[in-house]
Amino acid sequence: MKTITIADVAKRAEVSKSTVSQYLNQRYDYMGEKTKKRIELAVEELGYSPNIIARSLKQKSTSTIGVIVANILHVFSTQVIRAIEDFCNESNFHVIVCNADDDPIKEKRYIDMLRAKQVDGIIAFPTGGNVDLYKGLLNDNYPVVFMDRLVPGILVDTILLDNEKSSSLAVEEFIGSGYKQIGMVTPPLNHYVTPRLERIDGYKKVLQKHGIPFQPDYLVSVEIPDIQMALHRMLTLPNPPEALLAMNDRVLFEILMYTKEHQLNIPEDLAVIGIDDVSFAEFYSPALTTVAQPVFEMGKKAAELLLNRIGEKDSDLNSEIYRFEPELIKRASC
Amino acid sequence: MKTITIADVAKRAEVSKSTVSQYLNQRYDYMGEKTKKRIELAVEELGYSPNIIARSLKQKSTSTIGVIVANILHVFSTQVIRAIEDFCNESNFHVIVCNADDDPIKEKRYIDMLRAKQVDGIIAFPTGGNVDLYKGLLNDNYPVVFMDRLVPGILVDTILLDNEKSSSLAVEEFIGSGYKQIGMVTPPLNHYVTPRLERIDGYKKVLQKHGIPFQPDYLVSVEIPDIQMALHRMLTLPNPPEALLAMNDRVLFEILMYTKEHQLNIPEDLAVIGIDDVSFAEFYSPALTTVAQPVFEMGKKAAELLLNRIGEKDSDLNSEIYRFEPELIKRASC
DNA sequence: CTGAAAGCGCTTACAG
DNA sequence: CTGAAAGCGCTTACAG
Repeated sequence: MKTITIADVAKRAEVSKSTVSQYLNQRYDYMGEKTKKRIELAVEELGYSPNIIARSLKQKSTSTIGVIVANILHVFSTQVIRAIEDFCNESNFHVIVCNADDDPIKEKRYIDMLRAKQVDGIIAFPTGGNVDLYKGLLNDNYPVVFMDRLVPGILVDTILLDNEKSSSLAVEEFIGSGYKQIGMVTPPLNHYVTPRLERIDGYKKVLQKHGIPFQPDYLVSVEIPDIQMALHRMLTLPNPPEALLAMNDRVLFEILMYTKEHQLNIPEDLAVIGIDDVSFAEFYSPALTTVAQPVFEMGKKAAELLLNRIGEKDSDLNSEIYRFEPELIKRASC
Repeated sequence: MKTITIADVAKRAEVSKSTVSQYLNQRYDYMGEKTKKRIELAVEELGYSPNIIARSLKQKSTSTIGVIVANILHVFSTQVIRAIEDFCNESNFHVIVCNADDDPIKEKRYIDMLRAKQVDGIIAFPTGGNVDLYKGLLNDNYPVVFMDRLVPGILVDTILLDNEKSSSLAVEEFIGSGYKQIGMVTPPLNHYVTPRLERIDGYKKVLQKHGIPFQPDYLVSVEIPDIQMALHRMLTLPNPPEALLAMNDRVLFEILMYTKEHQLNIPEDLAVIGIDDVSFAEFYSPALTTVAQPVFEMGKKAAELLLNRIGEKDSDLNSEIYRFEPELIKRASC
């Protein structure tokens, strides 16, 4: 099928291409009523639909943004993406999602591809690598917002949970229920990853505040596949923890897997709180106490900030860190 | 910052734009070694990166596909998207995800936008509306593949679960465990939605095969928010079902919510099987018997079919329906 | 109120 | 082996 262009419409409506273009962009200021009608008709008859690629080339903007998530397997990422998409669609923006798998090499590849595709901006869950690349983008005044993680040395709008508070809430809850031997399990700390570090900080601080000494044995930070073994080691300690804080949903899965397999009763044998309000928290037995992140607001805010920046390229807004409040949802696992 | 183009590279390397273009597209056939080196150097020094939009305009292909899911809240959709993205990335394709929310109006809007953006093809979970639109696309020989749902009257490559088998497996399992009063709960049947219809068919057929009369009261098909009420009505029947098949993960959530709230023991008071192997099936108490779909293979196949079609635009491959085998994962809820 | 012309950054016959 | 020129489908000053 022959693709029909603005020229075809122009010919049919017996006007110039410029006029058709004006019409399509609703710049009716000085357009005669009958010209308008004629174009409208021609568009209709020919079934014309504009080629956005061509427009993008000329206008140097694509109404598309890229989102690079660190790990798409987390519910958090999925929900944030959803929120971003919802917001963007309202503004007629499209989003291209890339999964960096926490790998700086992949992250770089995606950034390059996205830029080559001329996306108007990027929301990234930065891996922590590619510092110079990001600095370059910022130098070029290219719109970027970070999600969930800080990168030391890079100043850019960043959406963050109040991570310290999220673990504080959990640990306070444990302590309030009379637990003193409180463990925490997280993914590894190989490179700087904000939530992990901050949540561990929150955990330690609350212990300290209550005069409970921090027990290195009670903190497990290993790759997901190694969690079972690490849990076993920890829970067969002479004096094992009685309560466990799961750093995120993936970790919580592993803990629940373990308690099930070893027939530990929650909370009698082991109290559990998870950060991330997993889908089954409510109807699990026992219902799981969790710390919820305001995921949708966070995603929405990220999109909003990015689209704002895209809107007003010139003005040098300064970058901020936006902290969102976690909320403890008290159920029955503690 | 000034964007640097092929012209800048050409000037710097003291060759023509054409030659640079050849170089960039690895058409080295007749290129002198030193020309090559010079260009390479210039690209390096200027930090040149090609503008894919410009290339797309000329080449009339964007290396981007669109995916329109019916409802992004289902795990199935999320995982299919993931599989599609993985496959596409290997072929250097990008994907734009759109959520039609099961609304034909939104679906149409997205199709139009995607086409305007010149995506090379579309994978859709069709809502069932927009029949003429899809027919038009096919007439234009535009690459489309359907996922999860058939649309009557539209012949296009379609990826489907063997839905009848998925419910058959479940019902056979119930019957094998001695249950006779077997109910099923699904989302509403307002418009033609393949999985719902076929899974109900499978359910009915197996009942029949075993001489168990189909009880309309035992089949609930209502909107998700209404499921609690409908369940209550069904389970307080004088002679309620003793086993329940959940049509998908969202429905399963509701059933588990209900059993929890009303303190029904699974499987003693109510046996349950869910289609979709939910993340918590293994460590739920009791572990949930589910019917798993080969989600990743299905997503991968969809992407593969679409990219194939995009590759060989001319040839009129004929369209097929690809059925994938569900698998019963026997655990403890039945 | 409308049109002719240049240009966005590439690619691709074609000529030499 | 390389370059000049046309063109992809739009938009946008500018002129009238």
